[in-house]
Parts: sequence; structure tokens; C-alpha cells
Amino acid sequence: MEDDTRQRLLDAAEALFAEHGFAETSLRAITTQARANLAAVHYHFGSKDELLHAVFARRLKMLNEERLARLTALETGGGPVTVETVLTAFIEPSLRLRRAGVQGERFTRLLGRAQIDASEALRDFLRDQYAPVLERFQQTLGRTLPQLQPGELRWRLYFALGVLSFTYAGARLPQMPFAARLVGDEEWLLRQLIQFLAVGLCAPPLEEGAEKTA
Amino acid sequence: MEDDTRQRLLDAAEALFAEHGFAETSLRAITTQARANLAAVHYHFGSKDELLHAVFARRLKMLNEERLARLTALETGGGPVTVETVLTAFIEPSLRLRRAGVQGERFTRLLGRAQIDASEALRDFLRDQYAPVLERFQQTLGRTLPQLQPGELRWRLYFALGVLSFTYAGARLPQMPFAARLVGDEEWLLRQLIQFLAVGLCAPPLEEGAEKTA
DNA sequence: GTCTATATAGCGATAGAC
DNA sequence: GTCTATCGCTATATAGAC
Repeated sequence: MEDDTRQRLLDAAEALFAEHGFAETSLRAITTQARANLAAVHYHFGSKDELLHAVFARRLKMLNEERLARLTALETGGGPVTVETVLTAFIEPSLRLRRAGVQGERFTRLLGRAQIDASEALRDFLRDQYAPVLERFQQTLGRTLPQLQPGELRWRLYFALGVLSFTYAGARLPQMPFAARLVGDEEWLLRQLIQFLAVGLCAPPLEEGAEKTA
Repeated sequence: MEDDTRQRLLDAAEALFAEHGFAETSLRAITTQARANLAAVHYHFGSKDELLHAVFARRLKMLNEERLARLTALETGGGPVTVETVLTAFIEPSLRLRRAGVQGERFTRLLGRAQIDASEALRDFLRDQYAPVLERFQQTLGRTLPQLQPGELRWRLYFALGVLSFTYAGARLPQMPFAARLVGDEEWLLRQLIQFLAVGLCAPPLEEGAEKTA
């Protein structure tokens, strides 16, 4: 069992945090699902907070490295650098994670939740992980959409990441009569999503003057 | 104090739930901020869950009634029924709530969070409140955008509500170097938001065949 | 309606045997 | 590394005086 226990704890925490939230999930629920002892969490991670941190660390580094690698390949590959291809470079790695199995789907769900839920400490950690990625994507998009003021581009990027987070979080709009989960056919949904975001980012500027820069 | 205590409890709960989340907020924190006794919550509401329910009930009914009234006025007023005007009919009432004071801003923040956070029981309540509103807006949008398959329209509406929830929740994208809060200038941001959503909803259909209807 | 006092339960965390 | 047992704390909820 030894190190395998650590992985089972991460898997169980990932699933339960994604489903019920951090505060609502007890260490007892996690260790039960992981078939581990209650004390194992503190032996392997030190605290509940550090367990959550480890859940993110396990997957986030690779995810964002893949995003940057795809963007670099896009910019040096000689192909067309359009809003669609840049968005795809950002989104596809996370979609691959979802396709890789149920644990990947749970992680993206947790990641979406964290954008709204995250405590101050977790936000600091996520910021460190995301800052270089977002900055590079923003720069590239800025070159692709030179007609936009920086403040305008940043808000549109904010909206776009909002859609992505909301969708990955699997938010069930209580009012919608259809299942809002990403069931099957994620390829079709990805195309819908990318088009929705792309036309939003590419919309003509609204700025009349140039006073709004932040 | 009598009934005033009830209002102060609702105000404090609204603020703290919006800021820290439901599970993370204790009744002690709420009663302290409301300058009320701990037992007052159970006297006035019965339980913590029913307090949350009451926080939503206090504002949600009026909000959705105003949305429906605006949509009706739009459809019978003889003016142009465009995607932008329909979106405005949906969004403006919540924006008015935000402008009305800090409590309105807190409520919309809580409402945004709830779309991702909500427990099963709260989701049932929200569904009942939202179902008729969303259905009518979807019908109207369907007439304005007849080229879209129903499934396509529903997902685009889902994306749009995602952006709105995310923005109202005041999600601080940890990676963004700018303040992601809605500081001042909400008029400018509203125009940005509505344009982003409108062009996304109006994008040409992606459907090749007609097999995808749900 | 508001208060004090308390019941009851679950939480994260730790000590120490094995 | 894994276990049992438990500490110390906080939570929601309630009973009963005023």
C-alpha cells in the first residue's frame, strides 16, 4: 500500500472536493472512500489544506506547461495564428484531461469551482500557476486583435475564462430543462464553446475614446 | 428591535454567505455581525438552511418578476426585439439591484456563487424560481434567432448565463493582474458584457445536419 | 422576543503503540 | 506506514428563565 495510499487519498479528495466543495468535505469522508486511515492524511500531507494544495499541484503544472507548449508551437509553426487557434491551444489540453478519464473530469470540475470558491491561500497558489500562462495568451491575443484597448481585451478574456470555468464546473443551471453536464459529444460542445468565445473576443471595439485602459 | 432583528440577520447572512460561502460561515459570525443573539436565528428561521433559503426568497421573486415584466413590455411595445434588447431585459433588473446599494451587490454576488455551489435542496428552490423566466426568454430568443437548432440555442444560453454568474460572483481570476471586481463604471462593463453575449448568441449555426436537438 | 446555558455531534489534528 | 484512541475545539440546535 505504502505510496499507493497517497494516490488513493488524492483521488478521493479530488472527487469529493469537486462534488461537494472543500469545507463540506471531511477528512473522514475522504479516508473512508480511499480505504485509508484517518491519520494517513496528516502523515502524507500534514493538513487538510495541504491535501487540497497537493490535489491541484498534481495536475496543474503539466496542464499549463502543455498550454504554453501548444501556443509556442502555434506561433513558430508558420500556421495561422487566429483567435480560434489560440483558444484551442488553451482549451484543448484541459479537454484532453477530461477525455483521459473520470479523474480528469473531476479535476477540471474542481478547477472550475476554485475560480469562484477559492480561499485567499489557494488563490495565491493558483495565481502563481496561472500568471505566466495567462500573460502569454493575453499578449498573443493582443497581437491578433490590435484594434482592442488593453482594458477591453482583458475583460473579454475574463468573460471567456468565466464561460470555461462555469462549463467545466458543470454548473447545473437549476432552471434548464436539459442536462447541463458535458455528456458524451465533447467534441461538438468544444466547437460550440470555441465559436462562442471567438466571436465574443473578436467583436468590434466599444470604446469611443481611449481613456479606459484598466 | 423585534422584526428589525430578522432583517439584520438577513443582511448579515447575505453579506457573509456571499463573501465566504455557506459552509464557511457560522451562525455565530452572522449573529455577531447582526448584533443579535445566537438563538435568534432559530427563533426567526428555524435552521441555518432555512436562513439561506430566506435570503434568496427575499429578493429573487421581485427580481424575476421584473425580468418578465420587461420582456413583456419589450414584446408588446412595438420596439425592436433584438438579442441585445432581450439580454438587456434580463440583465438590467439585476444591475439595478447592484446599483441600489451594497446589499444588492452582495446578493447578486451570492446568486452567482450559488449557480456553482448550490446544494441539492437549494438547487430545487432556485429551479422553481428560475424555470418560468428562463423558459420565456429562451422562447423569445428562439424567435429572434430562428436559424439555431434548439440544442445549440440552449448551450449558448448556458454559456451566457455562465458569464453573467461568473461576473456577478466577482470571481477573482487569480492570474489577472487587474482587479476583476465590478468597480464603478458598471455601465461601461454592462455594455461590454451585453455585446460579448450578443455576438456569441448571434454567431452562425455550427450544425451541419439536424440530428443534434438536445 | 431575547437571553444564558447546555446538549449533542462532528471536525481537524496529534500522541504513541505496533 | 498504519493503526487506535483521544484531545481540544467549534458547530448547529434546543431548553427554559425572563
